[in-house]
Amino acid sequence: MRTTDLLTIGELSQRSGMAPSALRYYEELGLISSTRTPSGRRRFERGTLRRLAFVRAGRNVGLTLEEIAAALATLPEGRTPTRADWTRLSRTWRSRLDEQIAALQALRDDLGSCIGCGCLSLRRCALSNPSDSAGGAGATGAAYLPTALRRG
Amino acid sequence: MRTTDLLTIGELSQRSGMAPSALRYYEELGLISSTRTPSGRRRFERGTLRRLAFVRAGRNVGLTLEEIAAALATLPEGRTPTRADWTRLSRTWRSRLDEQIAALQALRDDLGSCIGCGCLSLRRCALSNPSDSAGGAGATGAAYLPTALRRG
DNA sequence: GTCGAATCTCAAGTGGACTTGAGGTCAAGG
DNA sequence: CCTTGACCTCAAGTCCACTTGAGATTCGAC
Repeated sequence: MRTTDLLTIGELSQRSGMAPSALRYYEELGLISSTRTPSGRRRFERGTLRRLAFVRAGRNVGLTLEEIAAALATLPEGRTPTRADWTRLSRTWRSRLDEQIAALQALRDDLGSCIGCGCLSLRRCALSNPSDSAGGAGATGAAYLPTALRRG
Repeated sequence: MRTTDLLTIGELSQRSGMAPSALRYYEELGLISSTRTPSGRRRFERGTLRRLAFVRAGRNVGLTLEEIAAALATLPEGRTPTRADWTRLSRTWRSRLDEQIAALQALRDDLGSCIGCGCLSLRRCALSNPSDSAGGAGATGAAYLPTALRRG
C-alpha cells in the first residue's frame, strides 16, 4: 500500500464521492490542481478535498463552475488558505441563499393568492412573473428569479 | 389588421414573452397545441396563454418540461379547464415550493455553523452534504437536495 | 516475469431546453 | 404585380457539466 501525504485520483474520488472524470474535468477548469509523478500520474494535496467541498457546496447553491472558479481564484496563492479565507468565501453564499429563500417564499405566497383568485394570467400572475415589476418592456418573465432556480 | 379570437404564433410570442421557436418546441412536446390555417400556419386559442403561464411557473419552480407536460395532461380534454382544475395543478407546486424552501433554509443554517466551525470538511459538513445522513454508502453528496437546486 | 487494476490522453457522446440557419411558402399593403 | 415580413419545416448547433470509449501505459502484488 502506497503511503504518502498525496492522494491519487482514485483516492480523491473515493474521499470526495466525485468521479475521477469529474476531477480531471475540474482540474482542466482550474478548480483544483495536481502535481505529477515522473510517469505522469496525478497527485493531489489533501487540501484539495477542502476545495472540492467548496465546489460541491457551490454547486448546491446553484453556482456555475465558472463562478466557483472565480471564487476559488480569490484564495491566496502559495500559502494554504486559512479558516478566515474559507469563511470569507462562504459568507458570500449566505446572502445568496437568503436571496433564493426570499424568492421562493415570494413565489409561494403569491401562489397562495393565485390559487385563491385562480388567475394564473400571464404578466400579472406573480407565479409566472415572480418578484413582479415586469409587464413593462421586453417581458422575459422569470427574469428576476435567481438563475439557480431558472435552470436552463 | 387580422382580427380573430385566435392568435398567431407571433402574437402568442409577444403576449407570452416566449420566443416563437420555444412555442414551436412546446407544441412539439405537447405542452400546447394549435390548429392550422389552410396554408399551414398555426393558430392558438387564447387559453394557450394560461397554459404558458403554467409552463413558465413550473419552470420557475424547477420542474422539467416533461413533468409540466405530465401535469398538463391531467387537465380535462375537450372542455376548457376550470379554475378548480388550475387550482388543483398549482397546489401540487405549493408543496414543492415548501420543500425547496425548507431545503435551502437547512442549507443556510448549516452554513451558519460551518462558518462558525470553519470545517467545510467533506462528508461531515452539512453544506456540501446537505440534509445529512450521507457518509454511509456511496456518498454522492448532494443527493438529498431537490433536483431543482442541483441543476446539472 | 506476468497479470490485473489503475491511470493516462483525447475525441466524442449525453441530456435538457432551446436557438439558429437554410431554403421555401404565403398574405397584405402600395 | 411585387415586395416585405411573417411564417413554415427540418437539420444542426449551443451551453453546461460531465461521462464514455478507445487505445496506450504503468504500478504493485504475486
